[in-house]
Amino acid sequence: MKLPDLEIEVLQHISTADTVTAPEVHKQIAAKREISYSAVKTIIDRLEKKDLVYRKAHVGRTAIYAAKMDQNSVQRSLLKEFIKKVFPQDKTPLFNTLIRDSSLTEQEIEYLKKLLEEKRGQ
Amino acid sequence: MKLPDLEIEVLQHISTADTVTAPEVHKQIAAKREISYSAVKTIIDRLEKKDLVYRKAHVGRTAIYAAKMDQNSVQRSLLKEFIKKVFPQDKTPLFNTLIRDSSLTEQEIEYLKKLLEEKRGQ
DNA sequence: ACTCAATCACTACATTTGTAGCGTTAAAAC
DNA sequence: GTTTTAACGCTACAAATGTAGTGATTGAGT
Repeated sequence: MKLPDLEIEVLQHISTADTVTAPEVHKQIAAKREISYSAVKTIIDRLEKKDLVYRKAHVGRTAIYAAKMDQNSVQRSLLKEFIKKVFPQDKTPLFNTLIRDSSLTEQEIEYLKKLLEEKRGQ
Repeated sequence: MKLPDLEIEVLQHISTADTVTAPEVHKQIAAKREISYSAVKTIIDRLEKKDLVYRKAHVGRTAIYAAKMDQNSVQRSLLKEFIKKVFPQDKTPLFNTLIRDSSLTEQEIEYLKKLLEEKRGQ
Protein backbone atom coordinates (compact mmCIF):
# COMPACT_ATOMS: atom_id res chain seq x y z
CA MET A 1 0.00 0.00 0.00
CA LYS A 2 1.05 3.53 -0.71
CA LEU A 3 -0.31 6.64 0.92
CA PRO A 4 0.59 10.30 0.74
CA ASP A 5 1.96 11.84 3.91
CA LEU A 6 -1.11 13.74 4.95
CA GLU A 7 -3.36 10.77 4.46
CA ILE A 8 -1.10 8.75 6.68
CA GLU A 9 -1.19 11.42 9.33
CA VAL A 10 -4.94 11.74 9.29
CA LEU A 11 -5.44 8.00 9.18
CA GLN A 12 -3.28 7.67 12.28
CA HIS A 13 -5.56 10.03 14.14
CA ILE A 14 -8.62 8.12 13.04
CA SER A 15 -7.35 4.65 13.80
CA THR A 16 -5.83 5.64 17.10
CA ALA A 17 -8.97 7.09 18.59
CA ASP A 18 -11.83 4.64 18.30
CA THR A 19 -14.30 7.40 17.48
CA VAL A 20 -13.48 10.73 15.92
CA THR A 21 -15.23 13.44 14.03
CA ALA A 22 -13.68 15.56 11.31
CA PRO A 23 -13.60 18.67 13.48
CA GLU A 24 -11.82 16.69 16.16
CA VAL A 25 -9.16 15.47 13.78
CA HIS A 26 -8.74 19.00 12.60
CA LYS A 27 -8.32 20.31 16.14
CA GLN A 28 -5.70 17.68 16.87
CA ILE A 29 -3.62 18.44 13.82
CA ALA A 30 -4.16 22.18 14.02
CA ALA A 31 -2.74 22.05 17.53
CA LYS A 32 0.63 21.32 15.97
CA ARG A 33 0.63 23.22 12.74
CA GLU A 34 -1.43 25.68 10.75
CA ILE A 35 -4.05 23.89 8.71
CA SER A 36 -7.58 24.65 7.67
CA TYR A 37 -10.59 22.56 8.50
CA SER A 38 -11.38 21.97 4.84
CA ALA A 39 -7.88 20.71 4.14
CA VAL A 40 -8.31 18.06 6.80
CA LYS A 41 -11.80 17.28 5.68
CA THR A 42 -10.64 16.79 2.11
CA ILE A 43 -8.09 14.25 3.27
CA ILE A 44 -10.74 12.38 5.21
CA ASP A 45 -12.93 12.37 2.11
CA ARG A 46 -10.08 10.91 0.11
CA LEU A 47 -9.45 8.24 2.69
CA GLU A 48 -13.13 7.45 2.55
CA LYS A 49 -13.03 7.19 -1.21
CA LYS A 50 -10.06 4.85 -0.90
CA ASP A 51 -12.15 2.80 1.46
CA LEU A 52 -9.73 3.12 4.33
CA VAL A 53 -12.20 5.00 6.48
CA TYR A 54 -15.96 4.94 6.87
CA ARG A 55 -18.77 6.68 8.71
CA LYS A 56 -19.50 4.58 11.70
CA ALA A 57 -22.24 6.78 13.09
CA HIS A 58 -23.52 10.30 13.35
CA VAL A 59 -23.94 12.83 16.11
CA GLY A 60 -26.41 15.31 14.81
CA ARG A 61 -25.27 15.72 11.28
CA THR A 62 -21.63 15.30 12.18
CA ALA A 63 -20.12 12.04 11.04
CA ILE A 64 -18.10 9.81 13.31
CA TYR A 65 -15.34 8.19 11.37
CA ALA A 66 -13.54 4.93 11.94
CA ALA A 67 -10.71 3.18 10.14
CA LYS A 68 -11.51 0.08 8.16
CA MET A 69 -8.17 -1.61 8.64
CA ASP A 70 -6.57 -1.82 12.02
CA GLN A 71 -3.57 0.40 12.52
CA ASN A 72 -1.13 -2.46 12.61
CA SER A 73 -2.09 -3.78 9.21
CA VAL A 74 -1.65 -0.37 7.68
CA GLN A 75 1.70 0.10 9.32
CA ARG A 76 2.85 -3.30 8.21
CA SER A 77 1.77 -2.68 4.68
CA LEU A 78 3.48 0.70 4.50
CA LEU A 79 6.61 -0.73 6.05
CA LYS A 80 6.77 -3.49 3.49
CA GLU A 81 6.48 -0.97 0.70
CA PHE A 82 9.09 1.24 2.25
CA ILE A 83 11.61 -1.54 2.64
CA LYS A 84 11.12 -2.68 -0.90
CA LYS A 85 11.83 0.87 -1.99
CA VAL A 86 14.68 1.94 0.27
CA PHE A 87 16.36 -1.32 1.24
CA PRO A 88 15.71 -3.37 -1.86
CA GLN A 89 18.51 -5.87 -1.48
CA ASP A 90 20.44 -6.02 1.74
CA LYS A 91 18.35 -5.58 4.86
CA THR A 92 21.22 -5.66 7.30
CA PRO A 93 21.82 -1.89 7.27
CA LEU A 94 18.16 -1.49 8.04
CA PHE A 95 18.32 -3.40 11.30
CA ASN A 96 21.65 -1.93 12.00
CA THR A 97 20.48 1.65 11.76
CA LEU A 98 17.32 0.82 13.57
CA ILE A 99 18.95 -0.70 16.58
CA ARG A 100 21.72 1.82 16.77
CA ASP A 101 19.57 4.89 16.29
CA SER A 102 16.54 3.96 18.30
CA SER A 103 16.37 4.64 21.96
CA LEU A 104 15.21 1.35 23.33
CA THR A 105 14.31 0.62 26.89
CA GLU A 106 15.74 -2.33 28.76
CA GLN A 107 12.42 -4.12 28.44
CA GLU A 108 12.21 -3.51 24.74
CA ILE A 109 15.66 -4.93 24.23
CA GLU A 110 14.74 -8.03 26.18
CA TYR A 111 11.58 -8.37 24.20
CA LEU A 112 13.42 -8.12 20.93
CA LYS A 113 15.96 -10.69 21.96
CA LYS A 114 13.15 -13.02 22.79
CA LEU A 115 11.64 -12.44 19.36
CA LEU A 116 14.95 -13.28 17.78
CA GLU A 117 15.18 -16.43 19.84
CA GLU A 118 11.79 -17.54 18.62
CA LYS A 119 12.78 -16.72 15.12
CA ARG A 120 15.84 -18.88 15.34
CA GLY A 121 13.73 -21.91 16.10
CA GLN A 122 11.97 -21.85 12.76
CA MET B 1 14.94 13.98 4.13
CA LYS B 2 12.04 13.32 1.83
CA LEU B 3 12.25 12.03 -1.69
CA PRO B 4 9.68 11.00 -4.26
CA ASP B 5 9.66 7.32 -5.18
CA LEU B 6 11.28 7.64 -8.56
CA GLU B 7 14.06 9.79 -7.23
CA ILE B 8 14.76 7.18 -4.62
CA GLU B 9 14.86 4.48 -7.23
CA VAL B 10 17.20 6.37 -9.51
CA LEU B 11 19.40 7.47 -6.66
CA GLN B 12 19.77 3.85 -5.62
CA HIS B 13 21.08 2.98 -9.04
CA ILE B 14 23.52 5.84 -8.95
CA SER B 15 24.86 5.27 -5.48
CA THR B 16 25.11 1.53 -5.91
CA ALA B 17 27.26 1.61 -8.98
CA ASP B 18 30.26 3.82 -8.43
CA THR B 19 30.06 5.19 -11.95
CA VAL B 20 26.98 5.39 -14.12
CA THR B 21 25.75 7.32 -17.07
CA ALA B 22 22.17 8.38 -17.67
CA PRO B 23 21.69 5.88 -20.49
CA GLU B 24 22.94 3.12 -18.20
CA VAL B 25 20.52 4.01 -15.45
CA HIS B 26 17.79 4.06 -18.01
CA LYS B 27 18.71 0.64 -19.31
CA GLN B 28 18.71 -0.79 -15.82
CA ILE B 29 15.29 0.53 -14.95
CA ALA B 30 13.82 -0.11 -18.38
CA ALA B 31 14.83 -3.74 -17.96
CA LYS B 32 12.11 -4.03 -15.34
CA ARG B 33 9.40 -1.71 -16.50
CA GLU B 34 8.45 0.49 -19.40
CA ILE B 35 10.03 3.91 -19.05
CA SER B 36 11.45 6.43 -21.48
CA TYR B 37 14.98 7.69 -21.45
CA SER B 38 13.86 11.27 -20.95
CA ALA B 39 11.80 10.32 -17.91
CA VAL B 40 14.87 8.87 -16.26
CA LYS B 41 17.02 11.75 -17.36
CA THR B 42 14.57 14.24 -15.88
CA ILE B 43 14.79 12.48 -12.54
CA ILE B 44 18.56 12.61 -12.66
CA ASP B 45 18.39 16.30 -13.45
CA ARG B 46 16.16 16.83 -10.43
CA LEU B 47 18.49 14.88 -8.19
CA GLU B 48 21.29 17.04 -9.51
CA LYS B 49 19.32 20.19 -8.74
CA LYS B 50 18.72 18.88 -5.25
CA ASP B 51 22.43 18.38 -4.97
CA LEU B 52 22.19 14.69 -4.29
CA VAL B 53 24.02 13.78 -7.44
CA TYR B 54 26.78 15.38 -9.48
CA ARG B 55 28.74 14.95 -12.66
CA LYS B 56 31.91 13.26 -11.69
CA ALA B 57 33.37 13.05 -15.15
CA HIS B 58 32.57 12.80 -18.80
CA VAL B 59 33.04 10.22 -21.50
CA GLY B 60 32.73 12.12 -24.70
CA ARG B 61 29.82 14.34 -23.98
CA THR B 62 28.11 11.76 -21.82
CA ALA B 63 28.13 12.61 -18.14
CA ILE B 64 29.16 10.13 -15.50
CA TYR B 65 27.09 10.67 -12.43
CA ALA B 66 27.86 9.92 -8.82
CA ALA B 67 25.91 10.33 -5.61
CA LYS B 68 27.00 13.01 -3.20
CA MET B 69 25.87 11.25 -0.05
CA ASP B 70 26.74 7.65 0.54
CA GLN B 71 23.85 5.26 0.23
CA ASN B 72 23.73 4.49 3.90
CA SER B 73 23.23 8.09 4.93
CA VAL B 74 20.38 8.47 2.54
CA GLN B 75 18.76 5.28 3.74
CA ARG B 76 19.16 6.28 7.32
CA SER B 77 17.65 9.66 6.69
CA LEU B 78 14.68 8.26 4.82
CA LEU B 79 14.17 5.64 7.48
CA LYS B 80 14.09 8.24 10.21
CA GLU B 81 11.49 10.21 8.32
CA PHE B 82 9.43 7.13 7.67
CA ILE B 83 9.39 6.07 11.29
CA LYS B 84 8.40 9.51 12.44
CA LYS B 85 5.51 9.32 10.01
CA VAL B 86 4.28 5.77 10.35
CA PHE B 87 5.36 4.76 13.84
CA PRO B 88 5.18 8.08 15.62
CA GLN B 89 4.76 6.83 19.15
CA ASP B 90 5.26 3.18 19.90
CA LYS B 91 8.12 1.58 18.00
CA THR B 92 7.56 -1.93 19.28
CA PRO B 93 5.21 -2.98 16.47
CA LEU B 94 7.87 -1.82 14.06
CA PHE B 95 10.50 -4.23 15.32
CA ASN B 96 7.88 -6.82 15.82
CA THR B 97 6.71 -6.77 12.24
CA LEU B 98 10.23 -6.50 11.02
CA ILE B 99 11.54 -9.50 12.84
CA ARG B 100 8.50 -11.62 12.19
CA ASP B 101 8.18 -10.80 8.52
CA SER B 102 11.81 -10.80 7.50
CA SER B 103 13.56 -13.92 6.56
CA LEU B 104 16.76 -13.76 8.54
CA THR B 105 19.64 -16.14 8.40
CA GLU B 106 21.13 -17.71 11.47
CA GLN B 107 24.10 -15.37 11.19
CA GLU B 108 21.94 -12.31 10.87
CA ILE B 109 20.01 -13.25 13.97
CA GLU B 110 23.23 -13.72 15.90
CA TYR B 111 24.46 -10.42 14.64
CA LEU B 112 21.33 -8.63 15.72
CA LYS B 113 21.44 -10.17 19.16
CA LYS B 114 24.96 -8.93 19.49
CA LEU B 115 23.87 -5.46 18.51
CA LEU B 116 21.17 -5.56 21.14
CA GLU B 117 23.70 -6.68 23.72
CA GLU B 118 25.91 -3.73 22.93
CA LYS B 119 22.93 -1.47 23.10
CA ARG B 120 22.02 -2.69 26.54
CA GLY B 121 25.32 -1.55 27.88
CA GLN B 122 24.60 2.08 27.19
C1' DA C 1 34.87 16.35 -43.86
C1' DC C 2 30.24 14.17 -43.72
C1' DT C 3 26.74 11.56 -41.96
C1' DC C 4 24.55 9.26 -38.27
C1' DA C 5 23.31 7.89 -33.95
C1' DA C 6 23.36 8.84 -29.27
C1' DT C 7 22.86 11.98 -25.68
C1' DC C 8 21.75 16.36 -24.14
C1' DA C 9 19.00 20.31 -22.49
C1' DC C 10 14.69 22.04 -22.39
C1' DT C 11 9.79 22.16 -22.39
C1' DA C 12 5.39 20.29 -21.66
C1' DC C 13 1.71 18.05 -19.64
C1' DA C 14 -1.18 14.69 -16.88
C1' DT C 15 -1.76 13.07 -12.27
C1' DT C 16 -1.33 13.29 -7.53
C1' DT C 17 -1.01 15.73 -3.36
C1' DG C 18 -1.50 19.71 -0.24
C1' DT C 19 -4.35 23.38 0.81
C1' DA C 20 -8.33 26.27 1.15
C1' DG C 21 -12.78 28.92 -0.12
C1' DC C 22 -17.65 29.03 -0.25
C1' DG C 23 -22.35 28.50 -0.46
C1' DT C 24 -25.70 25.25 1.75
C1' DT C 25 -27.86 23.14 5.48
C1' DA C 26 -29.11 21.23 9.61
C1' DA C 27 -28.56 21.54 14.69
C1' DA C 28 -28.37 24.45 18.50
C1' DA C 29 -29.38 28.52 20.87
C1' DC C 30 -32.44 31.85 21.83
C1' DG D 1 -40.06 30.09 15.03
C1' DT D 2 -36.06 32.66 13.89
C1' DT D 3 -31.35 33.36 14.09
C1' DT D 4 -26.90 31.74 14.47
C1' DT D 5 -23.28 28.72 13.92
C1' DA D 6 -20.91 24.58 13.03
C1' DA D 7 -20.13 21.13 9.83
C1' DC D 8 -20.99 19.56 5.27
C1' DG D 9 -20.23 18.78 0.33
C1' DC D 10 -18.23 20.56 -3.50
C1' DT D 11 -15.05 23.01 -6.26
C1' DA D 12 -10.74 25.00 -7.18
C1' DC D 13 -6.04 25.61 -7.56
C1' DA D 14 -0.96 25.59 -6.68
C1' DA D 15 2.90 22.63 -6.08
C1' DA D 16 5.05 18.28 -6.58
C1' DT D 17 5.70 14.18 -9.14
C1' DG D 18 5.66 10.94 -13.06
C1' DT D 19 6.22 10.75 -17.79
C1' DA D 20 7.57 11.89 -22.41
C1' DG D 21 8.53 14.69 -26.83
C1' DT D 22 11.67 17.34 -29.54
C1' DG D 23 15.01 19.79 -31.60
C1' DA D 24 19.98 20.74 -30.93
C1' DT D 25 24.59 19.03 -30.63
C1' DT D 26 28.52 16.47 -30.52
C1' DG D 27 31.30 12.55 -30.70
C1' DA D 28 31.85 8.23 -33.54
C1' DG D 29 32.09 5.81 -37.65
C1' DT D 30 33.10 6.04 -42.46
